[in-house]
Amino acid sequence: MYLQFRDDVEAALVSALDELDLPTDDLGIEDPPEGVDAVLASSAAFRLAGEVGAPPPEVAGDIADEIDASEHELIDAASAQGPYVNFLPSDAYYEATVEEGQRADFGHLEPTGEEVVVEHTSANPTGPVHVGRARNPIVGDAVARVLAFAGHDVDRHYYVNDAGRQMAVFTWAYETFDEEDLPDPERDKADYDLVRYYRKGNEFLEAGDPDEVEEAEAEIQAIMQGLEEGDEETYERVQTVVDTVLGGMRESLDRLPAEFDEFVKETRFLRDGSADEVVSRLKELDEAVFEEEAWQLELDEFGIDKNFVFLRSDGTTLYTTRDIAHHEWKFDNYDRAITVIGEDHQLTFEQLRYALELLGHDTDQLEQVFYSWVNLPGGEGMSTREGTGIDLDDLLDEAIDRAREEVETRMDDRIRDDDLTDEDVERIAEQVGIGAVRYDIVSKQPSKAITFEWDRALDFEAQSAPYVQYVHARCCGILEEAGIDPTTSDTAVAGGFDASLLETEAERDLVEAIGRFPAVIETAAADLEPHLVATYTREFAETFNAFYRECPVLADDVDEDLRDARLALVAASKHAVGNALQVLGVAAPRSM
RNA sequence: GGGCGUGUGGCCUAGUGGACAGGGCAGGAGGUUCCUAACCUUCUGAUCGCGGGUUCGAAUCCCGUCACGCCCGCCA
Repeated sequence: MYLQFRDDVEAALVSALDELDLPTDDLGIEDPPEGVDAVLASSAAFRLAGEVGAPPPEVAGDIADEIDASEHELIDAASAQGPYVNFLPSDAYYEATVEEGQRADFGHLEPTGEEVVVEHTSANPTGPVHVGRARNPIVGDAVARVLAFAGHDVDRHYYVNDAGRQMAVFTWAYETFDEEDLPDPERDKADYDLVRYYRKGNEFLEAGDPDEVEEAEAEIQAIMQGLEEGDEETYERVQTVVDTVLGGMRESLDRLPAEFDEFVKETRFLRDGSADEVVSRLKELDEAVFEEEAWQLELDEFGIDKNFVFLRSDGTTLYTTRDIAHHEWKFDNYDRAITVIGEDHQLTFEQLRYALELLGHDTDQLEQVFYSWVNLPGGEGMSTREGTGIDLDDLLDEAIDRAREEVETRMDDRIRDDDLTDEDVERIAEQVGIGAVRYDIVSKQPSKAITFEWDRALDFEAQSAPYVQYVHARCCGILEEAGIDPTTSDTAVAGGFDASLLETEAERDLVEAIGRFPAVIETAAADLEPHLVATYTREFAETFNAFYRECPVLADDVDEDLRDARLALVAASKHAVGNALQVLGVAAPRSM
């Protein structure tokens, strides 16, 4: 209803400004600060003051006077407060917002029909997913979810780098070394098992006997050539390693959960000839040069001094060359292509973008979300090859263990009288533990660097997942107590409710917070910023807790009609906070 | 050296032109016979890295400068 209210405010402002013979290109509609009794405000008077020749407060007064609130169902009044014009919502607005919030799919926007592919994670299948990379599936999954909520048709892709030198090294190492020469795996899991060969192989290439290294390099080179030429046997050898390692990695990612509609393999674009075809088209470009035996693209017209090599002197393609073919395929099948990718790939992505542009594509449909690396305290990085860093599995295990301890401690001094079964404890530990990890990562702007610290990542107090999850559990608890099953989509209060009874400030604030949710989805999706949803959940939780403190729902001295209105408000709150958590990929527990 | 990004109380963080810079952690003081205290109330604590500029108005835009991170490979 907030979105409709905004439309009303816009229409009211436009007609008022028209009436006053003032320009309508800058309405200055914004959210008023906390404590101001309005849902929207306009700061247009600041800019119009010069034109009118009167101070802003006077202009604001004129605009407010010109607005007839009765023409707009959702607006109760427009009043000047200093230089601002504040818009107060009508009873119909509160009524409609609570009504809207009764729907289980509250917050979903109208279908747009736009087909969007979100590529994320795409970590090379070299070994266990570590925390340095964990930002990618968590942010990527949230980006995909918020776009889906905003009405787009979203596919999630994991691009599998199965054609590069790394996989050739891995395949060679896997076939060369004996298991008995390797350390025990850290976990009984395919990715932990095979990464030992990869590490051993890299160690050997760096410090091994020069003659033997040369021999190995020849074998690695042969594997790369075989892949490039589409040799079936080489392909099968590499795929054995790729699929095995990837299988292990997927198990870890599923725990978050980060799920994918498709795993798109790089070799696909070698095997179907599209990478070759890209190469021949690139060669035809005016910007293409053949220097030092390799084909390159000059990109100085785009401000990039460095030439982009797209074909090696040995005739094999490079990662970015294959990625061009990959993106042409995306453009054929989707309206927009979004990639969530580490900031270290920024230059590569520029090259990709400009190469696609030179090939005649509209690169406006290409968008990226870059994220900074997660470092260890002391500035140390995380590396699969060197085996430094924290594995995602270890982080999640630790998170669940700490959450379980927390649940057990709290059970001892609970005032509630229900009993949690062992299954409940385990469920809560998983929901809270994993939720805390996801929330900690998704709530921060991706561009900011993160230093990983156990205690900070696994803090279960305010401004964390459990703080928000607890609000959801409180809503469910109240509904359940009132005989409404919170797990069904139909939480509507039997016999209806009268929203006009919700008169206190705490109730009004809560209705307004509920109303904002669809607008938060709209902005977060448009800007590809899921952390806005996390900020919203935190603010929402604070607002709900104020309501919870001041407005009893089920107490004996609460009038029946008021009780029903408050129950409807709780149901709407449950949907707002529950669906917001869903967008973040954080579980919404019904009790904790 | 060049390019990109980041810099907000002791620590973490929101806020990219508009109403007193909003939270959390840590620290001080309180609150539970009442729908779950993973909660709430309250106090302490900020020259928004620094210096200029644009503007009626700047954490936000521009210029300069410093610090940190990432990139500058016929790796991915």
